[in-house]
Amino acid sequence: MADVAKLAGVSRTTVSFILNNVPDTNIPDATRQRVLQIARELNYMPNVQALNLATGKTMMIALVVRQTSEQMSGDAFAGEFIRGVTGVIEAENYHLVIHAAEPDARESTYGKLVRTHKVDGLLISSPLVNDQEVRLLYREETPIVLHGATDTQDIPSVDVDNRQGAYMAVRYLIDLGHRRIGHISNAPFSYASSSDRLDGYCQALAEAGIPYDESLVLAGEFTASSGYEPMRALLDLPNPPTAVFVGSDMVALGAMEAIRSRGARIPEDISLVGFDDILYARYTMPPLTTVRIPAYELGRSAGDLMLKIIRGESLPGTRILLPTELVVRRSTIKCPA
Amino acid sequence: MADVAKLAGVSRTTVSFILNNVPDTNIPDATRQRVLQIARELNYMPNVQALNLATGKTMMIALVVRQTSEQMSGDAFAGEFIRGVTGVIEAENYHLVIHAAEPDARESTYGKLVRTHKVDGLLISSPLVNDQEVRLLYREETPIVLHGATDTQDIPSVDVDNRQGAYMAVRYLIDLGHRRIGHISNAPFSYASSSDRLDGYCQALAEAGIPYDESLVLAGEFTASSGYEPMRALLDLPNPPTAVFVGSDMVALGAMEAIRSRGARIPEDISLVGFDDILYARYTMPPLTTVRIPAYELGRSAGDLMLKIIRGESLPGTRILLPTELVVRRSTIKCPA
DNA sequence: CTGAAAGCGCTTACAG
DNA sequence: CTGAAAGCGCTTACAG
Repeated sequence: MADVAKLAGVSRTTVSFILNNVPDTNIPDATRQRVLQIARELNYMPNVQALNLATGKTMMIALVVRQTSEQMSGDAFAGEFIRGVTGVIEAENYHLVIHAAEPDARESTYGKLVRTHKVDGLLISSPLVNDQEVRLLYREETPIVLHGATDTQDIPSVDVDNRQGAYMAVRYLIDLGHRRIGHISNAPFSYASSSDRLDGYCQALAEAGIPYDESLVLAGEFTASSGYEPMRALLDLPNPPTAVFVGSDMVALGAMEAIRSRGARIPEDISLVGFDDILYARYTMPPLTTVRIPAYELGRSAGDLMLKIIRGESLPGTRILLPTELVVRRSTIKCPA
Repeated sequence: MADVAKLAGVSRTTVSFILNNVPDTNIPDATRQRVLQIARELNYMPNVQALNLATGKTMMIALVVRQTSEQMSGDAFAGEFIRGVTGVIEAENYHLVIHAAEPDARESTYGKLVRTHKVDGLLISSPLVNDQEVRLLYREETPIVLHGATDTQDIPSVDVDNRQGAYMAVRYLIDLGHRRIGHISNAPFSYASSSDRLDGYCQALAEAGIPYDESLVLAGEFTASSGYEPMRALLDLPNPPTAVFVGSDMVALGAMEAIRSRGARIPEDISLVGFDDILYARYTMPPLTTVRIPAYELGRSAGDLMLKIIRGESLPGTRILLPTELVVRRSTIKCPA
């Protein structure tokens, strides 16, 4: 920058003003053009670090992900989500740094990222329900956006509307004439996503006047294999369901295996709806009817919200809930009975 | 830091020395302990930006990924790879920033990242074969690690051993007694990964004294649907193959559909081997025999190499080729004839 | 309209 | 053994 100033015969102040397009500064167009020209000739590139030191910003946003590949896997969710985030923030010259949180660290490691001035804000994916560190950071006015559940507090967050998605799925099954509808969750019910989906299930049943039967609802646990036993249990019931809503496509994979292992057919003997619309859902046999999560849009919303918070435009307590979409494929059919 | 110095009654220089554990500086233990103690009490956190400005480093490494979700999708590859990279570099206090390269940008955008002092090095995933920008940056001594193919130049890179993986797969088929073995590639043969896998296929055939039959090899193009037509074509041959090596699990998904559409059975009528071992490979019907890519280890290697380059420990032209692993499942069987 | 100067928070020869 | 001082490359009141 000093070089540019010297060659143009002006001060660094002036160069800075021109290059940054500082408003309220009537610099004659001649000067402006000359400086711009010289900067171009010299192929001047600002040293962002110096800029950051001076302004106190880092133009970096961290995405904190849980280490478990369990969660990241399966769907292309992580990739899509990241694309959504970067798409939004890079347009404003922010960058995304990925930070893998140690799942069993005694001390959360991402607080350091912001206290140490490495990043301006934290995008936290599926935070632990009781994360003290997050609350503390939030109270210290760190820009934070949570992806996923939160308890009562007013930390800004984005999530998919789990309840609505589940409701839609079960409602669809009911419209097909099913009355005996089972549910296998995506995760233990202590997870908010899991209990929200259960709520949606219950709501749809209630609306249709179908009594809730607790022997019909069982918990899955993320993986395909975790769907196997619950489905067998459902099939072994004296009065088995004619349809099952599974809270996760991965878990549904295991459920499908269980159904085949009993020699039952999908959808003739049992209709199945999943959740997530993972990439493979359209390639299962039969292709799986499921609830699509808008991963890319979720990423965009998260990035957007973060930018707003940093600019001070966001109201506390903002929670963005994105709708899901029912994707009907071949694993569901009218209730035979 | 000034606060710490003042409270401890020493200069900032001394504090800096102690906190950074600078060698060759005999500071009495008493002073050292006192400063450390005070820093702890004050909960002192260094401003990394200032540090970086002073040292000229950013402690950031960019992972440049192509925008196409095509590539990122399907497997959990991206996620695992990222975990591998962060695992290695975060241990050395580096961080990973994800940068989505515009696929159709007239000007590559990642050069700016390093010229502008946002990152210290570039990890470029599946670079374009003829990327001038990469060469230029390399010549400017930018630390670069390529993931994937390179042409002749000596830019450091990591990749999976595609040729060896394909060789292994086809060799396995041959050992099962198959002589008429088809091949559907993962991508057009202009892609290095694709032509390398073809090489492996040819090598295995040659070793077994099986003549190369070009009517038996066809190109896929990343997606499942791109595997459908080629497989139909193979099945329609007057003398169809008894086994097919598909260069991608995704493409194999489409091939499986084609086989079913013809009423043929896997593996009884036709054995199938895929490549990648995507998450879903174990859930296809039947579960797919395939070649596993060590995504996590690939990430670690890439991170490792980057660190070495930055430290000046790496020799130019380093290329790390990681071996694959054959995962035998149920889509392959002894040649019936 | 434009420049001199202080400041951002650190590191690191250099001198004592 | 330790400190004063210059420097990293920018921004931004402030003054003229």
